[in-house]
Amino acid sequence: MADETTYKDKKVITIGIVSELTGLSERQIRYYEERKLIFPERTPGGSRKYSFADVELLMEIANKIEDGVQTHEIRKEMIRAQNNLNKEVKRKMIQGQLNAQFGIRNGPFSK
Amino acid sequence: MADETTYKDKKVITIGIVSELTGLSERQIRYYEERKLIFPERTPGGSRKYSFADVELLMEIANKIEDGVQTHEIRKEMIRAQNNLNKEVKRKMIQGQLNAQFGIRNGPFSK
DNA sequence: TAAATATGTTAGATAATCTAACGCAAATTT
DNA sequence: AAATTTGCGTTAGATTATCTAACATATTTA
Repeated sequence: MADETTYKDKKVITIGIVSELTGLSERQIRYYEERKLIFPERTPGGSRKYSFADVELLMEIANKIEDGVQTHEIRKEMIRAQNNLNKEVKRKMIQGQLNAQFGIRNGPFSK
Repeated sequence: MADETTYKDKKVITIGIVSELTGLSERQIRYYEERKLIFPERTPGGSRKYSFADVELLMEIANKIEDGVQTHEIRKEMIRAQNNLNKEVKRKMIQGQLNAQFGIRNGPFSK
């Protein structure tokens, strides 16, 4: 139950297929990587490998680009979203600690 | 709701990656295709493309081969399983027809 | 024993991907 | 307004990945 690596997150798709799936050119896909919006893995030989999650992300990126949002701005949004997720996780971890220690359910300081 | 093509069934993985995922050699994977156990799609250029479902199937095949079952036998098993599925589908379709026509729920001839 | 099975290996051809660089219009910043 | 950045297209040459076909071979199976 620790390895929740589902199909969606396995990096197994080459750039040509990703291009087909997203409608983006390979140039565009590589460029978005250069702008740190996406992070494929590599084969030993150096070919890029993407996940279905990456494909979805690329389509979101494509939408924003169409709306005139710059990669730089998209990147900031993504970092913001990531930070919020991290905060969530930390909050839950602390909650878990308290639960483990004191079995607190809903005290006056919980939220 | 007619297109229930999930990630699991999308043919997007090249043979090299499939080889990695399954531990089978590319030779073996192509051979099982020759024996009609698996049916990849092709890129316009002719490269094979597999799905995660294919990967799973290949691992089952590998297990049977290890157990000394021949491809010829495995193929018969698969056809049998497929036929059973078809029978199931037909049964349900007929049931659906009857339901639509007469609203039958559970008569003396149902089962 | 003749035929079929299940691969490994090799060879040459083609397809797919890679990096790096040049160019350029449009948008943004200074 | 001038300078810079953005978001690509395109090209070139190199490397990686995949393809088919054929030969070899040990092990079953008919």
